[in-house]
Amino acid sequence: MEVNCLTLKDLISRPPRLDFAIEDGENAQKENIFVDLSRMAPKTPIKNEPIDLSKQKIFTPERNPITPVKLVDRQQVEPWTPTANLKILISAASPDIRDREKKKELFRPIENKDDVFTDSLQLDAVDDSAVDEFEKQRPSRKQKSLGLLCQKFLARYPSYPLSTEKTTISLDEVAVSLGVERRRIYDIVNVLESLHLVSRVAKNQYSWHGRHSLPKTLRNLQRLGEKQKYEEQMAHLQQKELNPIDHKSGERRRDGCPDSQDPQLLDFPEPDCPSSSANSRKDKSLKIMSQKFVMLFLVSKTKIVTLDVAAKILIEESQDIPDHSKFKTKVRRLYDIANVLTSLMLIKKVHVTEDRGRKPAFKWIGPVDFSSTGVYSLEIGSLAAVSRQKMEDNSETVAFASQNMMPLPSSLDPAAPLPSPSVDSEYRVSPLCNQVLSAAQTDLKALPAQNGVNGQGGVSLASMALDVEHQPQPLAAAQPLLYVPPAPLFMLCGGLQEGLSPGSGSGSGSVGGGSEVTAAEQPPMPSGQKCLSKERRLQEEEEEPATKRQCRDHEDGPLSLVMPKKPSDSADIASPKTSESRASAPHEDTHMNGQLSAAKAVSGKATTNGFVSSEWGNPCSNTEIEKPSEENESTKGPSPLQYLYVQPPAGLNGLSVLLPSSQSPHAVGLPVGPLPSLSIQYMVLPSPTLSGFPVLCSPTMPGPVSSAPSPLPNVGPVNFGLPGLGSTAHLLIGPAAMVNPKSSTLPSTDPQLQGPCSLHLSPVISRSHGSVQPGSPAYGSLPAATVKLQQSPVPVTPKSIRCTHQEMFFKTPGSLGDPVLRRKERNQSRSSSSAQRRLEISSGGTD
DNA sequence: CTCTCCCGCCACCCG
DNA sequence: CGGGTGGCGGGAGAG
Repeated sequence: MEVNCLTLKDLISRPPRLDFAIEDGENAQKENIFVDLSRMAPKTPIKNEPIDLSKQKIFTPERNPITPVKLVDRQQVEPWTPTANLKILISAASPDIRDREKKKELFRPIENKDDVFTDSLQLDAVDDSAVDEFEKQRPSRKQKSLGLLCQKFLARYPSYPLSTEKTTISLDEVAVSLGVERRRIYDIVNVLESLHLVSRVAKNQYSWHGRHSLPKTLRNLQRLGEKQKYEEQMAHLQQKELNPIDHKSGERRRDGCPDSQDPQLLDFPEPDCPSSSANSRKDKSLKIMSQKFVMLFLVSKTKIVTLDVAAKILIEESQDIPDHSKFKTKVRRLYDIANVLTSLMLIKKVHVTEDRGRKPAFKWIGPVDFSSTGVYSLEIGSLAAVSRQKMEDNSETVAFASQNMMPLPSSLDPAAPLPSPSVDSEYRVSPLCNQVLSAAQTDLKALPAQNGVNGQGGVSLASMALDVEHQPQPLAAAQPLLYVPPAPLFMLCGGLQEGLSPGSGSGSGSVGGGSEVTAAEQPPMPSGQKCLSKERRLQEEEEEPATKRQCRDHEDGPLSLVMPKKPSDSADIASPKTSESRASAPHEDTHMNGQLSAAKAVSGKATTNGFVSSEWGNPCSNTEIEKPSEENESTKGPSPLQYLYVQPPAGLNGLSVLLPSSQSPHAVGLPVGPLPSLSIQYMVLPSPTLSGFPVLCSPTMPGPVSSAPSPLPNVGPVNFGLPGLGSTAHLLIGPAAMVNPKSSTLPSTDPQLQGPCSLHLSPVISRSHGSVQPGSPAYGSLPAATVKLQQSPVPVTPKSIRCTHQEMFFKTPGSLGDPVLRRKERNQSRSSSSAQRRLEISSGGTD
């Protein structure tokens, strides 16, 4: 992140970012050379054409007729605020490098191009300062990493493209736009192809399928892996590792196993990749490796695979005589693959501590259960930084007691992918609603157990969730879920997720650094959680961990007020929203958008996003969640409620009333809710609290990035407790500025940071006002988190934020709240949250 | 030092 | 043949 930030700055100071991309080609580094050509002509580069920088500025998307999607993506991406910035950064990273190179080039005589060394020398001679600058700007290796590149690549396409939309990927184009050599794109595409996210349609042409079939693919791979007895193989290898003596003995555990090499096996029938089969086995090599690698995870109980084991297995499979010399090469390839898989949020880097020491390994954080529905809604984070961090910073260390791997609670695995704020996801409809709820419930349940504490929030929430399930109409369902996490949050979310994730070991997450996770620690996961999750439907797991987070958040902080916003602008998402402190997840963003759009629609403007809105509405209906198909859910799901802010009536003690928009009720299906409270769809908030929020002020939708411009960093985000939850009138919103001047300032400075800060703050604010009941289940953990944030003097980096969240989560509730209150709340929630009650609460808080 | 993994040579394949 | 692919491993950055 840091790097990115810097880069961003640099970018800003520099010429337009677009230029970077454009310049890339010009820079004509080795990598770029191809690019330039390709730019000219997507399919076949026109060499004769002179490189025109100006035209390059245009940026690829438009140029590329082949991939319509790109255009969309781009648009979305660029407009954003914080997120946009991130993206820019990311995209800029490589380009930036190029830019730098370019500069160098300029300095040096053309003839010298050949000799890099010479070049650099000359540079030095020319201008030390310039050189220094370059050095500073010079992207680190990381910035050029395949993982980052892959993220950028993924950011271009929707994770779940509409069935109708066919996206064609032109390798040349992509290479150009990403500012890399095409060769690198092959690496990415091959891995993606192995998972059927893309398929090759023609020379230089791939078609993007997205993650729709990922569950299916994973299922197939899992089956194959089981057939291959990979698990056994791994166990053998592990033993070997542990007991070198045995080494010789176990050699080929693969006996009996069908030859995994057989391409056919790997090539499960998938409509997606028609042409792939035609490729020579050689061609498939990387693909096969990738598939096998994934299989190892899928069959592994621990979901952790060390590179050496994977490499050995692969080597042995591919060669009768394991050639150790190949080991190094194999590992290299595995890193390549792992980078891509990490970008896909399917795995994350960890370290396994064995007797001999630490070993690089990767842990599967993707969906564990893909058996049921095909719904798998992981949004790929487009934030390279986040993922990167994960890989590096977050890498956790897992102690392998020995060959025996501790089964990780995969299902619960917190590590689960976070939805990244990927641009793609945003415009995509995602079955978040359901997911969210289900996830939330699951999470809630899990949290307490994990923490070992009766998480105030967690427990109560969990209970609530449970209750809801039983009840015809879950309160939660009734409650409108409005989520408008600021773009920054998205980024954060990723981090948070990790931290929060129980599986990863809450402890580890909280630690922030790579903490070691021992199997023993993990135990909490247990069946309980699993059961719950299962109940909820595997879906959740498959779908999005992020959602889970969201859910949690929701739990904690019930609702966020959504302001009607422009539906269409995905970009907008970033800016306006409200945010709950911790919870925002990318999906939510999507939802939010949908909501916003919906709201608009209600107001009279029809929006394309309508469907989206419906989706988010769903969250409320827990039961509904079960539905396998996202779309169905979305359609079914009640529409989210929108609240209208009503000036505080004199009668109310400084309480502001939020009324659900007419529309929302219907859509939401709140009426259905058994709870009377639900039916009432208003929320009372302490006016003071609201006053702080810009949100109230802005019924209009803030521009995408407009937020930045707006005086208040976070405009429009208002969160309030959901009645259903029991804590009714909590106003969570917290304009960071209000509460914490510092935070507010920070945001302004750094857009990315802003979001997060504001979010965190919100809880605090509410607290400070007293409007929010500390005890309220909803808030439980949050407050703490918020507080922490505030405390942190340093600008919040995603990382830090993450930590905080984690802490919150785990830290908990106890500290914050009054157990009694919690209970009380819990009960309340159960019994019913009535409007009155809410009022009371709110009033009390106000008072 | 080890871990990572970027980079790009060059072989293979296809049209 | 020429261009698309991508295997492969040297070598260097990062820690």
